[in-house]
Amino acid sequence: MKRRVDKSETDSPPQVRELGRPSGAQGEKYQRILDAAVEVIAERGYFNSPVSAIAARAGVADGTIYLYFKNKDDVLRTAIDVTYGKFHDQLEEQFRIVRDPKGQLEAIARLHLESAAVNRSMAILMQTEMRQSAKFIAEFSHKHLVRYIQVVREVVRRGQQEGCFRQDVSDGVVAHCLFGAIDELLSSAVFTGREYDAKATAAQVIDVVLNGIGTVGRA
Amino acid sequence: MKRRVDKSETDSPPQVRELGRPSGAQGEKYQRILDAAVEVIAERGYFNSPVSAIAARAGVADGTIYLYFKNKDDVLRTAIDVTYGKFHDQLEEQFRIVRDPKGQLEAIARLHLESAAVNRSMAILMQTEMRQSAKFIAEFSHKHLVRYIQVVREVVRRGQQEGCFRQDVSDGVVAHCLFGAIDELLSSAVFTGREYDAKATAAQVIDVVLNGIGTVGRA
DNA sequence: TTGGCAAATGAGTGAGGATTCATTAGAGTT
DNA sequence: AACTCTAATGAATCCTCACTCATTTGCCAA
Repeated sequence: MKRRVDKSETDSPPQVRELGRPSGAQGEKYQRILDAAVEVIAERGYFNSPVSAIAARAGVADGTIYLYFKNKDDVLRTAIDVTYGKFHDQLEEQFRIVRDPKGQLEAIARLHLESAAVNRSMAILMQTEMRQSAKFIAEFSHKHLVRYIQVVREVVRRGQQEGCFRQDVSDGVVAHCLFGAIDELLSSAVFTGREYDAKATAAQVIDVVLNGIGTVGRA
Repeated sequence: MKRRVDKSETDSPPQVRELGRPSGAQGEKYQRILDAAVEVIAERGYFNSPVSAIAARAGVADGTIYLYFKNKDDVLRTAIDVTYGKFHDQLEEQFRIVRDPKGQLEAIARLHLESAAVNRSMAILMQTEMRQSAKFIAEFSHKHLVRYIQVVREVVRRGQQEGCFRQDVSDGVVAHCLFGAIDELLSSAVFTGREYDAKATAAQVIDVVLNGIGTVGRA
């Protein structure tokens, strides 16, 4: 974001580091820094979170952060990457158990809402910082979003082929609608500090998307 | 965000200004600054947009901005307030013409998507900066969101009373789902730079929300 | 022409904060 | 005890701004 010297960006610094994470205490300090960063940034926002505040929260010196991460951006990026990684792993696991399209959509909704409930700071961060236009965030967060939508789309498409979903709606539109609905419900809960029951909320969203709210043409 | 002296925040500076916008050329410069700010911030993000860059884009001196606005925050706040104001005015106008709940939901969706199409920079700004956790943004942007959702809720509730919407779903959940769906569709269009037909897209979203995507229980 | 006033200017001030790096602390080893 | 290496420290460096204010510009009227 604000590198003084513009070394060729990718090369490893003359002195130490780069491939060499101080593997010391198998990265328990690394994790502490990540957690601290998520907390602090959730509270104050990325641009209002001095590295010194993150360091203080993690109980390490400012400089220590640079032993584990390339720079401030890198800390945030890593935290988000890890979270998304976990999410997709869990989803994959669910998909091995639940195989019908409707169930899978519900699994996505539930998991999404549950993940957020587990770590409030991370949820805040996802609903705020990730939307930032700062190029470095936009770039990779877009990548994650695309992947998420991709998964939903595939489920929808399969449902259409199997005949349990209407075929006269675009899978892309549906995917965005579903993601958007979940995401917005989550945002509103996060911002108002409201608690919610992930399972029940997921069921409601899925009900709306599957059955619609109209009364015409149904029993 | 970063006021040096902490004067009592609300008082008017000893010297000039405050109630006294240089009413000079009935604010054409005021408008230029707003437009420039929206453009620059859309491109680089609020925290990466020095006041000097906004001033340059507007073709005025840095100091001039402080003749028209209290501080940097104030510029962004004003731009967003104005935009939301226009949106609600237009919506109110639509509501005088379209009176059935379904039509009103569609009007909301269409207007939302159209407004964004009119001013790309503003759309970007709405989809990014407005989500920021920076307190000053969070505060008032939340206010606007709440109002929007409130409008949708009322329409839904009326539809439920009149019998054209199911009564066994929460109006709040529906409102968030609808808003979220539109918002996400918009985000994705904005970020990928895709063009879209506001009217057609609105119709699709409404179709999904009204009729659902399921095939069970319909003709 | 001269004053007076509003509007605009932009160099200067002072903070804040990311990143660096010379130094210190620890843990083994010999 | 003397050496060596790695991890950690945090003060110092060096920039980048937001915001101020002494000065200038432009206008209109006396």
